[in-house]
Amino acid sequence: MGYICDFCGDQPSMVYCRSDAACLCLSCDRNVHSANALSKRHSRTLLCERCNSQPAFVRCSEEKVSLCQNCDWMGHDASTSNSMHNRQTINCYSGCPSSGELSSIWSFFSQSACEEELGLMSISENIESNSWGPTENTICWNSAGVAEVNCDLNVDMGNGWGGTSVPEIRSAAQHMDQPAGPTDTSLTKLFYPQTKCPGLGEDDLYDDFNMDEVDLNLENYEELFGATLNHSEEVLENGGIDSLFGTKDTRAADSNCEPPAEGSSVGLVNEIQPACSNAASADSLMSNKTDSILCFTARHAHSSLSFSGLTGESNVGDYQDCGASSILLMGEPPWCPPCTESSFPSSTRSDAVMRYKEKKKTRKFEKRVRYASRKARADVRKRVKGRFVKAGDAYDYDPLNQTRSC
DNA sequence: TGTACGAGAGGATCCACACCCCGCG
DNA sequence: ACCGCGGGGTGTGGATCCTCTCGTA
Repeated sequence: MGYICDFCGDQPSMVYCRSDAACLCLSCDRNVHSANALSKRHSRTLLCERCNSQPAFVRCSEEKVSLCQNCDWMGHDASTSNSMHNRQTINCYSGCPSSGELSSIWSFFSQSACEEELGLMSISENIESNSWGPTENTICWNSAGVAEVNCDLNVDMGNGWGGTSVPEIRSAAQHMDQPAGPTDTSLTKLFYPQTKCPGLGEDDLYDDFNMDEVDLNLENYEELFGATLNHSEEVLENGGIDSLFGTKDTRAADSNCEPPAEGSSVGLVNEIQPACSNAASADSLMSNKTDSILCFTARHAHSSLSFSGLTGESNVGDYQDCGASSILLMGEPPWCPPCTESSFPSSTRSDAVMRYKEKKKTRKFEKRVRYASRKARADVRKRVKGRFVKAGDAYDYDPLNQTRSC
């Protein structure tokens, strides 16, 4: 990875795709990620302009550079004058956004620059990928807090899980009384968690929101929320799963969760930075549940400060690279109808807990199979007590026949 | 209240070998 | 610069073992 696009090897790389672990120019990014529905789901972000190897997560207004967590931490150390630099979080995106949408996602990113980059695409590519043309693009905020462009699942929205459809489109910023990522109202089809992403049916909503994802990052949610409860007398009744639901109690609990030192949000960023930085790269974050928990905690604390209104700089996309669902940073998750604590029936809550536990029980940890051919071989390989045996040796388990030779 | 024990959950490990990757000629 | 070859390392799933947590006596 480096300065040149990993795909074309020609143009300078601009964005980083974690799923592909690749640095791509905008043209190739668009090209590669329009290939199929799965690739469209890859979340990408700008490439750190300092190390050119890690996804950027903040934009330094003073230096006009995009920085990854490590470079930001190194360059804006609290001990230096740079620590006061005004920094803006960089949002991830998925799908195939147009130049205008990219500039909306990244306000500092001029549309002309995007167009210039995207203009490198061939005409045929443009035709081929016409489906994600600007007129059809939609942007959804998925569970990872990623701006998801052009959700092309044409499934009836149906009734959202656990609530009614929200008739109006509210921005996260409105909801949180603070800037929250791309709040450009020019995006006429901008969907936030409070709203339903078109194409998500009940199950889709439930599954796609993905309790699993939350759980992947919050391996022991009871412990986590238990700790929250210990810190907050206000959430004695509803702290646990309600924290997950992100009702106002969450904020009350959040504000009590590892209260950061008073100061600007930048200071707080620095305060919490070690949690993320120590987790090394974002990739390691993604693969390290423990680190993700740390990172989530940091983000959670950060969001609590945002709610307190101490700063208007931070937004929902903060630290989204850490992998924890930013829904937890939002006031309300997409599946939760707007309601107050008191109006949230305890039975519904317990039902939610039950569903969560049930799903957790049946969940398989997502394991990415890198080589299908190897999996295919492993699937048919004979075993003895679960261990592979040499070809021709006696076996006690044959996946093909479900038989035992001895 | 503190201790001991059992049950259950979940992570780590092992195995063979096709194949990926990289260095070398 | 390109191609082919060879060798080392990797990844794959099920069973089992081990550790840890939780509930109960």
